[in-house]
Amino acid sequence: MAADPDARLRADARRNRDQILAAAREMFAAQGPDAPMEEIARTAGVGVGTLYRRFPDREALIRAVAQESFAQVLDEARAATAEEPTAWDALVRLVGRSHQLRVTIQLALVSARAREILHDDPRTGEFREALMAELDRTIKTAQAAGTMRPDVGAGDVAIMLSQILRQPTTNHDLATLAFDRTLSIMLDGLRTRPGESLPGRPITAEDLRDR
Amino acid sequence: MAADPDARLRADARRNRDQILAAAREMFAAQGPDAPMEEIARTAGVGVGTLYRRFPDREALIRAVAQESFAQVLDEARAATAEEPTAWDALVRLVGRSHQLRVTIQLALVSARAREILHDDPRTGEFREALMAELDRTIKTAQAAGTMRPDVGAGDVAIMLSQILRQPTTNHDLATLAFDRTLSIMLDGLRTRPGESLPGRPITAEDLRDR
Amino acid sequence: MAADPDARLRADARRNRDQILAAAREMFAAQGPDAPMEEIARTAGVGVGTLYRRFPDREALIRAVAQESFAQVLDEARAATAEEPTAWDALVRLVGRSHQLRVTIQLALVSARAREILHDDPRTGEFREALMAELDRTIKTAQAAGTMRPDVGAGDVAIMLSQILRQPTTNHDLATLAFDRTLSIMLDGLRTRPGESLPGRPITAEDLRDR
Amino acid sequence: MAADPDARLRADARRNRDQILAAAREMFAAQGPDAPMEEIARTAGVGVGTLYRRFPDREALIRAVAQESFAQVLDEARAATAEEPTAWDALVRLVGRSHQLRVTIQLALVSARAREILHDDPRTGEFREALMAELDRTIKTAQAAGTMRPDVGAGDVAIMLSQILRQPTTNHDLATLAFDRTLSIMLDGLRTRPGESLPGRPITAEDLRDR
DNA sequence: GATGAATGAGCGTTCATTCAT
DNA sequence: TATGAATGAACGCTCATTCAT
Repeated sequence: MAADPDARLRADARRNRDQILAAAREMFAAQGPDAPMEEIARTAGVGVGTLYRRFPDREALIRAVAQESFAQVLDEARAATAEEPTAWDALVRLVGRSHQLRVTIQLALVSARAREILHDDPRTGEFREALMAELDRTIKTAQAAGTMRPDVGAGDVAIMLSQILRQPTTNHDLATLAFDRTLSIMLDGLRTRPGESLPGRPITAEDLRDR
Repeated sequence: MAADPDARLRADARRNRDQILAAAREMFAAQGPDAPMEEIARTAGVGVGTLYRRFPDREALIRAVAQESFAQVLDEARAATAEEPTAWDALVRLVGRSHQLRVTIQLALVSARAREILHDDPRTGEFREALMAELDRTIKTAQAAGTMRPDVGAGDVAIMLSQILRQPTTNHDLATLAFDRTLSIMLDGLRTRPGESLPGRPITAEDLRDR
Repeated sequence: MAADPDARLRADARRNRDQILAAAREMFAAQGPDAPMEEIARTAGVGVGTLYRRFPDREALIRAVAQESFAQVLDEARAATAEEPTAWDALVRLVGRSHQLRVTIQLALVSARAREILHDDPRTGEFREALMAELDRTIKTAQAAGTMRPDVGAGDVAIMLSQILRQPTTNHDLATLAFDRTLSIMLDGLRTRPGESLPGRPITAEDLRDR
Repeated sequence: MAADPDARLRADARRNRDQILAAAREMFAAQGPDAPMEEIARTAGVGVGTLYRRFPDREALIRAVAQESFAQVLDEARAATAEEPTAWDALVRLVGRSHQLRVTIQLALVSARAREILHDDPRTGEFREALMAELDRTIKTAQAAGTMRPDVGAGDVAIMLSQILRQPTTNHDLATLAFDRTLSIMLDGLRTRPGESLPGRPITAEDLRDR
């Protein structure tokens, strides 16, 4: 349980670390993973040196932000599965609530640089695996219950989500509205329905593993 | 009064300009709109000086690339409307063929910086208006024909498209498959269908004007 | 003969390049190979950017300075061999005239960092090889003539020289005097003489190759 | 009036101080006098704060290390004089045994920065004076006995030694061999011998005082 | 008194833009 | 007119030193 190497920091150092992570999350979301380190530090209310003491370079900071984010999404997903009556409801809830996690998922998926960095990070990898496994279970359950079309895989859903979740963050009201509507359209597209089936084959969790 | 400020260039200058635009389009697509000017010039086979003679700064270059792209998409859209039997078919074709225009659309939508720059550019604005008008017509026709659900607007569709069109460019086979499937799912979501209607109100072309 | 990649520079660029090399030689001699790049540029009368355009990083600059230095010493050595009546005279002349090359040899031998960098540079390696071959010939000739003690190798002499040549550069008059005298004492130690022979075995040119 | 400002430290503080000095000696020898303070502290097994409590800045630390070193060399020199049968033997022994003191002497002589710092330090100055006096005595005795050439002064010998003692520390076997041989050649050069005398005039202890 | 966290100045390097050739 | 050389501002990162715990 003591996997976190920073578990035993002095109280003030701990606070600084958290502020840095929060600032980085915001700035990465707003400007992408190349946001100036100095500005991140300033936003966090610390000097650059402090930032670098906690995170030896930009990559380490990106990894830390990503891990935190993935962990949160995983928690959300598990809570949804546990608390919702049907798998479809769990999916809808996860997807709807992820709203607040949009910024963090952006980071993990939008930038080529960030993806490269995270690709080789085992901790991020574990979270991703667990998250995909959870999603896979939910989808299969919904398909078995006949509420979700049978010709989609966890990979399809993950890719669609990752795309919706990266809406630009300007004009907040409109963005929120668009998000909710796009989501509903997608969910409608995922429901069991008559008609032609999708081109190709389902994209699975495995397909995404070596992206 | 000449609409195109570069209409009367010497032949070799014209060629340079085109090569620069082509190079910029490729590099923007590959690396985003911050790609080094020097590298763009080198790819175009000219010196930086020549690049700056044609496009006084990066913003001007971004605007020029975007205008060209928008014009192409507009052409595509009009051709689809003219040649396809139904509005739904026109939409499907536009959306499917845009495949080749993905990279250029990426530029216009993906980067916060590029969007800001384009926001104030009247020529890009005109293209955008025309394109949205075309899309609006198509959608309304399809809705009148009963093939598209009535509770979506041109803004909804534009936003959804802009999201699908920015898939990460790695792992090309998987990306293509994912693109085709996501597109199909979305189109299925857009078809006329029984069930609850979407949250909020339709997003229109006007809504996007001041994004 | 056109091995130099910078042979065809514009006149002003050529001049800048030479000024940068000269400035670097001086500053490396005075402060070691970690001298601030900015200060080197300022001394050369150019901006940092210009320095970096010519020499993509510090290592490249160090290599360039070293190559130039080694080439000069090699020229000196060959001229001495060609023009002096005996091998001993050639050695004395080389060693005495090297006075002006002291600073440059310092760079090549004094700093651990510089040596590492130069170790893998093939051009520097060639110069070193040629220089050691020349020295080896001179020494063997002098030994055959009976003027130099037979139990020393080119490596011994090179090491001794490299040590004398790195005198600190403060207090110039005294340094010059000390240099001349130390040199004479060393040469006296190298002359054929009765008495015990040296410990160990002669250090050869080969011994130094993989230092 | 207490000569040693740290004479009355608590036992543990004393131990800390000694460990810091030892660590600094090693790191200065290995990396030069710019070795990171933090690393020195870590090697010494203390926090940086402790290091700075004992030595208010880097200069103070350099001075302390140098004083310790000089004191040791002085002890060596006096022991050699006292225990060896002739002055020449004492010189040979001092020079040969200094082997172990090489690293510390390096510090005092090799870096421009360190020399500057030590130049104005009275305590280091005293040690240097005493050492030079000892060397001067030894040399004059040997010259009076006819074993050392009469045209060299203590300054000549000190300079020569300081040069040999700064061999690069890589490739240890070869370095040791080279050291022993260079030393022997130099000593041979210092012996009484027929032939031309040295250029200029002897360099004395006084000459070095204001280097 | 000891610790190690925080600060910020400083250097290396890149790249947009200007300008001499 | 085309070129590519020169400039310098900006950002990443390191490390000496100070200071809260």
